[in-house]
Amino acid sequence: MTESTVRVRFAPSPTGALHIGGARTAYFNWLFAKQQGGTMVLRIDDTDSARSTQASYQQIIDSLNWLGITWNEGPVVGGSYGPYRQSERKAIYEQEINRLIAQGKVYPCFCSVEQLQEDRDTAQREGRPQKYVGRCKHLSDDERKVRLKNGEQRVYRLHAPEKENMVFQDVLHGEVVVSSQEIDDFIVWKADGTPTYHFASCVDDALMKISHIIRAEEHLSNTPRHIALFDALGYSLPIFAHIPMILAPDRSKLSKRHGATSVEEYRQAGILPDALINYFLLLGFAPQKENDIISRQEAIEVFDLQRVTKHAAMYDIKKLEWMNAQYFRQIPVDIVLHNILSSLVSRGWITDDPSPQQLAWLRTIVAFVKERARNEQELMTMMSYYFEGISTYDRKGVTKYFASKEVVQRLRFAIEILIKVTPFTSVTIEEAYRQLITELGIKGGDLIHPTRLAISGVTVGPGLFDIMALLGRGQCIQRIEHAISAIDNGILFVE
RNA sequence: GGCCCCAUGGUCAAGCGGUUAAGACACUGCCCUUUCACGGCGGAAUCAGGGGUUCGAAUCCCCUUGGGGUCACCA
Repeated sequence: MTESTVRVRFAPSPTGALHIGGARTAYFNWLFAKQQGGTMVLRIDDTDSARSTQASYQQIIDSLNWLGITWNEGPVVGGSYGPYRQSERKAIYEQEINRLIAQGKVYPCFCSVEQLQEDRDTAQREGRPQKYVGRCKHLSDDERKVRLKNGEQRVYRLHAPEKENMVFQDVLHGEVVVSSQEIDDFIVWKADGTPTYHFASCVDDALMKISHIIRAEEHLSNTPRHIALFDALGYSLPIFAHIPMILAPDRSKLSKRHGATSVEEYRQAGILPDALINYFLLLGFAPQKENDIISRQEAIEVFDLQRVTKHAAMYDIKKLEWMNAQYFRQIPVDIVLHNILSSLVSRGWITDDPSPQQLAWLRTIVAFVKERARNEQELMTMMSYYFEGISTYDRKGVTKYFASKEVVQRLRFAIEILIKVTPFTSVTIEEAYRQLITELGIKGGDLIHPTRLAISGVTVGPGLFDIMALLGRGQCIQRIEHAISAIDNGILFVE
């Protein structure tokens, strides 16, 4: 088997949290690399020193780790094409730009930012394309020398290609044709002596021997520029694959106002990495499988870059939540218990050195409640009444189950039998309840629902008799008594 | 505004010239159950519009419309 030459990269800018769009791009790159036996490179595109932060860098690394998206070369792990942070590659860019200067492929431009802005405004007004007007393109060598010597602020622009059309292939979009008219002499080197994104990106992709550039579609329009750069630099072209973007539910570009957009936020909301990864796969790709639940390993096998959809997708939080529930339920009880232990302590629900009996009791609660929860947060909420008394009752439940005149009397009967049930187990409690129900000549629900509401405050949850056994005789009676007085006094809600 | 990309139910999507137009989430009806969740069985719901090409178009071509991207000394 020959060694694969597939090399892909994910190149985030550390200017914020890792976005779900970026995370999916990273995942698709990773999938492709794994499947092809290729190399995944992580590169940090931090040429913008003003906006890049160390905190963001760290968060991106953390998010990627959490998602299980690994890289063969990059920060932390190193590699033979490093360094992998653009801020550490300045010498390389300088060497490359000097080469281009020497070859006359770029030229200095002395136009001021204000001047350029004015040019653009004018073009906009007159309905012309917003391209560089070329003021500095044809300066004489002498003039350039003088102005350079005088230390005038300057950037460097690329002499854009003059051929008719630029044609390139995209794995998803096929042939894309752009008129060279559209590409102006864009800036590749900034006045502050640093490369622009386009320049650094192309230089790195070439030097890092990237074979496939799999990136978001927002870069499709930039690709002709990049090709011009690859050409000017004398490097061969990688293969391009522009994957669709992820849109907010209102079809606009995802932003903070749409709620959770970063991986970190989903993490905090209790979304499992496997669920998020699985959801990403489905957003833009249809595994031809029976089920939508696809493990990473399966994903690697079925993924096909060419079959990724071409249109943007809106993310659907509902499906993600459903997906999360699928994964959450598969986690063994003991693991879940272990995971929430510290939260239980910090809420004051248990002490930090629970006894074996208490642990066993907790385990049973988790086992029952877990079946109904979609994530840890929900689980915690649904467990609360095992640890805290009931002060407020579900509103709909009250009108439904506490309204009838007989309720109080029935609950009193219930207390009477609960006093006598021995031992106090799910089975014996149910027997006693059933007997009472028969004696009263009512339907099971007529007693069961009010009891549930009285002891848990809510109308949903595990089997009532299981809850009661777990809670213990004392708590059950106390809570029912409390409910009776609450009904009598009409104090059922605490705002 | 110029240019580029895209267009199947509410959402994700299968389909690649002939299908009763899959499936999943969501919604909804029934069943199971003390409730909820799970599960099972049903239901409603889609080819943006208009022209071609063809014996035959969701599928191919053109136009329109709509959405997105890009045109920065941001990435």
